[in-house]
Amino acid sequence: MYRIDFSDFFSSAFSVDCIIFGYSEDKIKALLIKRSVKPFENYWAVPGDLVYPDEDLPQAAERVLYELTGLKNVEMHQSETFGNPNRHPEGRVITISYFALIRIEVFEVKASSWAEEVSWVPIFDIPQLAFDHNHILNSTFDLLCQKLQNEPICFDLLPERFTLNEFQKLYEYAFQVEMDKANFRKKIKSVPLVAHEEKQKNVKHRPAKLFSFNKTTFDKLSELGDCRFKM
Amino acid sequence: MYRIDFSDFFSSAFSVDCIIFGYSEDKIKALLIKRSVKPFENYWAVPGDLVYPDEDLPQAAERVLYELTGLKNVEMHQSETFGNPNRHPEGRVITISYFALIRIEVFEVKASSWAEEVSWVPIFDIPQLAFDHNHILNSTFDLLCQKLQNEPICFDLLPERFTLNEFQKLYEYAFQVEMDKANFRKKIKSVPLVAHEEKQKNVKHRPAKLFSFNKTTFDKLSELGDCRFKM
DNA sequence: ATCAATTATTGTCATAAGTACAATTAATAA
DNA sequence: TTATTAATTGTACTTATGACAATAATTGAT
Repeated sequence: MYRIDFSDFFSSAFSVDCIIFGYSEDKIKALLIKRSVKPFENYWAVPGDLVYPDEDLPQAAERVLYELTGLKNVEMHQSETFGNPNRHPEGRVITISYFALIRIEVFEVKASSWAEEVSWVPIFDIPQLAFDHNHILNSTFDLLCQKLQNEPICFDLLPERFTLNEFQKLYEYAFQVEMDKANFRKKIKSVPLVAHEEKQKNVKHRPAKLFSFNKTTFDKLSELGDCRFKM
Repeated sequence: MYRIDFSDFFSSAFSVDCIIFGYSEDKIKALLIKRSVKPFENYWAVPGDLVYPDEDLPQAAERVLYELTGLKNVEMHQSETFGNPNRHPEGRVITISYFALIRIEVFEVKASSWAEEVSWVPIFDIPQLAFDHNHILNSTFDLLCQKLQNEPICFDLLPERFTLNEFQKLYEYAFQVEMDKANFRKKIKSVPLVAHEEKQKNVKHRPAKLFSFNKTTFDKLSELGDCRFKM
């Protein structure tokens, strides 16, 4: 026997919002879309939409992202859930935010569906967004910064082959600090990187060596103890 | 103009689940209730229930917790959201889990509403639970362990005045490792603790000094740099 | 009162990590 | 060839970590 009439409760909707982070020109950027529909028509927003009644959340996030921006095959991670009763003007909609880290240069984005435009915007230059999307984006960036300190996810943002300087500048931008080159290199010496013969090109000074992250070795090492990415 | 008929989407419900952690007898425990209603009648479960259509999520978590266990005035933190379409046998219900850390000895719990019984169960001795509550509880415990390493939340679990041994044993239990007493004391020397004259009582050996955490000093210190609680 | 038992607390020493800063190296462009 | 730029390595000092030993304070038994 049930204690209440369930049907009263089944009157809500939920959505997913996708925060896509990328890194280029020494800046961490988020992918935004310009809405061509009400509410918040013509506002910039994070790609997101309602979830179908029988759809699983991670799938919904992937679908919505693909429909609006053409991005697919990106690994989504859950972030926070926002459920203020007044956050959506048209009814009770709680939203579950997901985030992904991608290499800007290997993915191509293209506005579609009700997204009129897409744009990569540096995380510290975000304009006023639709709904509570500024709040969602900021919280998720905080989460990213936390994860940057505890997991090797920086390599999802960096190109497959990167210079140590690019690596360092990613942390410098995320935490808005300056770091000593020599000391940065010492700190990362426990991270399994592969040094390649190949060098940086088209620079007007001594070219830097290119490195890549060896995930296999990392996973073996981190099985035993814990790892830190506090730079 | 809207692109779809919104009403199709407004047919879901959501719930909150409350993971309450406590610490006693050198063990981290979770508060469980025994269900006296279907579905999963007579199963142990995490306290949780449906959210009213106009209710904010943190408020819902506090209300539900109070209704089922009598606990109130505990600070709730959001954990993960679980939305598998089949997770609830009666319809699409996504659940947002919240967690709180309390001092077992200063709160009194009492089963009420459709909770038939309440019990503090050590986190490593959890039985089979209703719904996907084992999964929810495990994920949230993982989150707790992460936070234990980065924030001074252990003091929400410890009594207001605690011995350094109790402090150490909390970490030892959480991470299932043994630690060296002398080295533990060195590591925590950056944590602002107040040493009291008062000593441990009713022990048949040399009584330990009692300490308490100085949050004010901690907040001042951590404004500048970052803090770590890696023990 | 003395002593064994038990746990709290402090100390030592070798090794690793972190920090500030200096020196050296390898490329480009004039 | 040389100035310029940034990459890369080195040095010296301080601080943290980890294994282990030594000392201190209490209770309960003799």
